[in-house]
Amino acid sequence: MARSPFHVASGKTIAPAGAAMSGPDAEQRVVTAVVDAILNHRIGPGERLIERELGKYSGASRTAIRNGMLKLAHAGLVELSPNRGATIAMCSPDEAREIFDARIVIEDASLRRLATSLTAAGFEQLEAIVSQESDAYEAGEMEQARHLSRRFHLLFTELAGNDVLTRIIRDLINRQPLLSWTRPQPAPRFCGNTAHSAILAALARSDGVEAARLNTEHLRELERELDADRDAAIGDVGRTRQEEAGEVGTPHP
Amino acid sequence: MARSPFHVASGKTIAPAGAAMSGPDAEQRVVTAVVDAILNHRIGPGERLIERELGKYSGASRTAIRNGMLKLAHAGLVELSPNRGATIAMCSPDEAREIFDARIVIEDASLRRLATSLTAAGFEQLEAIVSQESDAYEAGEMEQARHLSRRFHLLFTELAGNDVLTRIIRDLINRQPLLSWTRPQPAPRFCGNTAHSAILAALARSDGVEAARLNTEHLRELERELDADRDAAIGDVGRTRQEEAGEVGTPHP
DNA sequence: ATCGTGCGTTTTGTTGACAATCTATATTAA
DNA sequence: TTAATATAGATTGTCAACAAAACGCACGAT
Repeated sequence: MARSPFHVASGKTIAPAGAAMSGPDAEQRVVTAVVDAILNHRIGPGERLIERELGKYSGASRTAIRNGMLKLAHAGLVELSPNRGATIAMCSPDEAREIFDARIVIEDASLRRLATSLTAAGFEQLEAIVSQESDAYEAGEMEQARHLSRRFHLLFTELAGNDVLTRIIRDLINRQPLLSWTRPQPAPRFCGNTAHSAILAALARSDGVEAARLNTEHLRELERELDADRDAAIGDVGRTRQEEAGEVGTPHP
Repeated sequence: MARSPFHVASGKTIAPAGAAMSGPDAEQRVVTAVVDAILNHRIGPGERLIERELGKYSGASRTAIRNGMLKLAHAGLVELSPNRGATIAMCSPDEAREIFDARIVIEDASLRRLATSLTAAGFEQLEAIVSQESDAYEAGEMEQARHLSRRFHLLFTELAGNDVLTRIIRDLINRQPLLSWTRPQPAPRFCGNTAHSAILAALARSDGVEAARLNTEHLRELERELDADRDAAIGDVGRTRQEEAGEVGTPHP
């Protein structure tokens, strides 16, 4: 490919050419770069990840890259085949459904628990996200809107207070872009922001059951759109590149 | 360590001395050996895993061992500290509670779903496990009983048909031995087999809600026993000091 | 035109050695 | 004796080169 998909929003590649940094730092940078590229649809299911290419654009050594691939494989984002290296994971329709079901199970529990323990500070954080998300959506900044949408789901799980489940949800959310077959949704209905404010309103009323119900419906709707997309688009492959400053991997900025 | 904890039930070490095998095969063998050693309490929280020792007893190369450690770290079974290598993970009381809560959330969903989809073949598999578990328990074969108990929880999750959740549950179940502080429970009440047959009976009646309720109660009981064990162990060895410190990530000065 | 075959190139997997870091012991001073 | 320090040993992290395998492509046969 002529232009590397591994660049951040600022436009420059992940690491300034020259010094090849090492250690867990470089490994994390590789992971972040790949996750970011996936989340912004710069790379898609089935594409190969060549170690040398990754090294060229991230400045990481091969061992760091290899460790990063291992981490990504465990998170379900890439597949490792013996002697054939790493490719972006391809989700079958079955697996896609399983991922949605898993999210529903865990997010349901999180919302029901959160309804009885949500602090004012937590509520304000959620409110801020929804507000920013609405702004971004209306301004047509789809990447930012998608980022904030993911952040909303991650944040309310985080606020529920179970780090084990939070980590699981983070991985599942990161796999979302791998479920769609039409690469760059033209004007994606992604996470309708009205759904998020409705969930937030239910939380404000401490109605965890309703919040969970709304979220389930919300995710099911997303799943249906995905299915429709897949059924509709069979042969057409257009590719557009978009940029987003995204948070990924271990930290949640 | 005078005697290696890395041997299987048959008594001999993992790999016959001599040929140092390589590839994913060796890596998987290392992972299996460590998991097995953890599950059977041959090694416990905080113990160091020396690469050379692992290599000596598994016949795996250092890279294979290193990859295995990475995989185990992702599964939450070992902790990797820079320049200090791998140690068996230590779970704080908080994390232990989170793991139990996570299991309850996922297993609840699995049982409720399974109640409406359980086939005759699936039921027979569960029945066989419970039966064998009862036999092993009465015969005093605690190791086998524990194995079958874990297998029961894993199997009904598996039968629920969601591979994503199944993999998560498998990792959580494997972490169970790391939650206890008193190393080798003398006559562990582990998973009382009566609880398992009660769950199975509820499934037979297609009463998913009751099955889930029983399972939740079952896990909570297990958690209580663990807490009691820990509280009783306070005052024994210096090991209890770590609990007060709380911080899991950075227990070093 | 299509399919199979052989070869050169590219990419991955593995090994071993080297450097950096940590741990434990011995030593010295208060 | 105790505490701090220096030193030796052990352990991990990193890298570059080598070997093995897969991929792409030209070539030839059907």
